[in-house]
Amino acid sequence: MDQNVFDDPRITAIGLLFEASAGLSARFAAQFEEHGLSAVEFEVLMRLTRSPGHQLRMTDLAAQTSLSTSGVTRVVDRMERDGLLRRRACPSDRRSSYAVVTAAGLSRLDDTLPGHLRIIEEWFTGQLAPAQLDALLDGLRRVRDAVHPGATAGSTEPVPAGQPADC
Amino acid sequence: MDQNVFDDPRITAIGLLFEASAGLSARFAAQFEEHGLSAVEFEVLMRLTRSPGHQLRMTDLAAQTSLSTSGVTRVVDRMERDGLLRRRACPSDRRSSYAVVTAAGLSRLDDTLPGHLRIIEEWFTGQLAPAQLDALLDGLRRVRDAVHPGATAGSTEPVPAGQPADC
DNA sequence: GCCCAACGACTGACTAAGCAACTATAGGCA
DNA sequence: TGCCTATAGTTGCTTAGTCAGTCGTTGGGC
Repeated sequence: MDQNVFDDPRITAIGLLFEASAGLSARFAAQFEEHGLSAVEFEVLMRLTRSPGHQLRMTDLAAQTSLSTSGVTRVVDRMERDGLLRRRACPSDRRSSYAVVTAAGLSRLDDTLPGHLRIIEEWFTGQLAPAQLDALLDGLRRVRDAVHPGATAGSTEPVPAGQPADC
Repeated sequence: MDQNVFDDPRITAIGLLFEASAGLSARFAAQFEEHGLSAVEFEVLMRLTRSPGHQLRMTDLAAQTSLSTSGVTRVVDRMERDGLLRRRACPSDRRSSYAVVTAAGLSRLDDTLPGHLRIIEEWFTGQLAPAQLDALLDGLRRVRDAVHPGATAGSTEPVPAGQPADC
């Protein structure tokens, strides 16, 4: 075990990425909590709300978040109990069901988003000069594309996951 | 709920950061698993091994990781059971105890690190031209320093957390 | 020298999430 | 038509982690 390993620039680099990411997550979590949401619940609200009809099949929701399908079942259970979502049967495939954002869910997201954007601005994008931010985002985009193929699929693929032609 | 909110550059920016970070985490986790470690256990091994005497008080270990003190108690329980660490009483303060890396823990880390560095290289640092990587890291460092003060403390503060003069 | 508030670690109770197994439905093919 | 395999969602079980509370220890103020 060479002591110098810990000064390896690769270790430093990944440390920076993770610490920045974790630090921002913590700021977000604190603000979400003010609105009675967890980070996962916020993401679910965002993904559903940006989808046509403010709804997504359970499986597609799982694909768009970091959750397994059983994880989605459970988070949707909780959010349905809290009135933020409801389930809707898929008329054309009786195996499937949709998670749909309710009015309460939309209004919760409305309440939460401005503060969320403010925090991103304050602690992330606003920390950097525009050119510096662009350079950062270019780098991140390249890494993201390498490591997480399909993340850009929603805007380029003919039928993005979560948008079945029927239903 | 304005549909354009989802195209807000701040949302895009934070999405890039999180997706890059999550994608790399997933690659790491797969390689850690080959060596019977979780990401948390790997981080614990790293933090302890880079500390003087390959040891740290439980509280200081908690401060250096993203875990609560009870979380540290539990992960150290598991790693002690697996022979990677052991606890050692602090002679000068009977409330404290140290987690110490064992020979088995060191050798496990030795086995894991080369592959870990290779993955960082392959999916992160090697994806970018040197100048581009520097720009990315500069930006990340600025964000990290804003959002996670004290992360640099280990190298600059007179008595970094986790390095009490006694014991 | 004696309190007593603060600290360090641990434990019990709980929550969130994953995997594997299960049920119901869909759809192709003999 | 009737299988037979694949798919969608849920559930049981297990694991990792948190919070709040506990116990022993410490160290400053009187």
